[in-house]
Amino acid sequence: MKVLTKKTDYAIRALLMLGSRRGEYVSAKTISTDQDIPYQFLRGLLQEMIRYDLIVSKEGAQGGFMMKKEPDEIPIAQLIEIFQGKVQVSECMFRKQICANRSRCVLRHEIMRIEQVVNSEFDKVTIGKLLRDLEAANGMAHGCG
Amino acid sequence: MKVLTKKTDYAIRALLMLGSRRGEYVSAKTISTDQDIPYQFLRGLLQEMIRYDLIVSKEGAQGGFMMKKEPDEIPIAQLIEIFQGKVQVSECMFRKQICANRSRCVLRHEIMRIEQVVNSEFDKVTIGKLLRDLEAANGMAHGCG
DNA sequence: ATAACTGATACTATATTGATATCAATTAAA
DNA sequence: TTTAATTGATATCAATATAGTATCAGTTAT
Ligand code: FES
Ligand code: FES
Repeated sequence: MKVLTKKTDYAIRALLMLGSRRGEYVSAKTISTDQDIPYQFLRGLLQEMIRYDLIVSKEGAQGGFMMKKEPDEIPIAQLIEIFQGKVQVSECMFRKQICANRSRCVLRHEIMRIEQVVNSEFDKVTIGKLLRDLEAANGMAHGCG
Repeated sequence: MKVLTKKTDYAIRALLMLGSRRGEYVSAKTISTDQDIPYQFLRGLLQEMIRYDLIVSKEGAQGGFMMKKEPDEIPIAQLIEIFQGKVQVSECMFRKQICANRSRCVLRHEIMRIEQVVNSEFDKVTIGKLLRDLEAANGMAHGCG
């Protein structure tokens, strides 16, 4: 069970990079090289994030991408939603056969509760928070792993 | 983002059925028809659950499957693990380039925390609990949805 | 003018998920 | 003892999702 797909993972890393260089335009190429993300794949992700108003772009030479939204206002829950779709447990048979399969309903009830827990956890972790964690880690200047 | 795949979903429903008819052998065909699960697909799931000692089988006419483990001792976290693999966030670049990508580490740290929260939630929900919920729901005998 | 860029989109490859098919072995019961 | 109902074990296929590539037109700093 993979919680984060490459898309979400890359998107987060790209945002962390933009977040640490606010006010300047950073090119897709720079991000791609620095974060080791396939160039064209990254381009697609960046365009998607523009559509969601997370970042802005500038075309042409010396162009690139820049944070638009406040890092603290970007929970990774949103990125998961954008790149992996809303967290859903399993489609309900509701429409097909209303409650013919009651056992399914019970399951569904429990799972929706969990879904909320999961979502609220992912909501707590914002790009801003990660950036601060990052700074702290760099400040301490010791290896990790 | 799909939390439960068909496999897990079907497995849970099959177990709920076996759990509500403990002590008797229920055939794959019966489960398949009753729960609307593709027959051969279900067979595979049942065999897998035998390997994990959740259920036992009896071959031949009047054969079928029966609960082995106590329903309260089967958290759906285990079923998710069996049918969808352990919850993992995203593979760490750790081995490739040790901490060259520190931002990834920070992310990883947060995510592993969430992973624990999620797992502990899924651990709380057992087949036994779902069975009791189910009984209660049936006892109340009113529609749901 | 040109090189460094993004916008937009089409395409390919690989992996995962979901489902089906087949045949041998076992067993209850006619 | 035959037969029908069953599981065991695999092989195969189809559909979908994920990951990655390629191309070309348009924009802009130098
Ligand atoms: S790169 Fe993963 S722990 Fe350092
Ligand atoms: S069948 Fe889904 S709510 Fe009743």
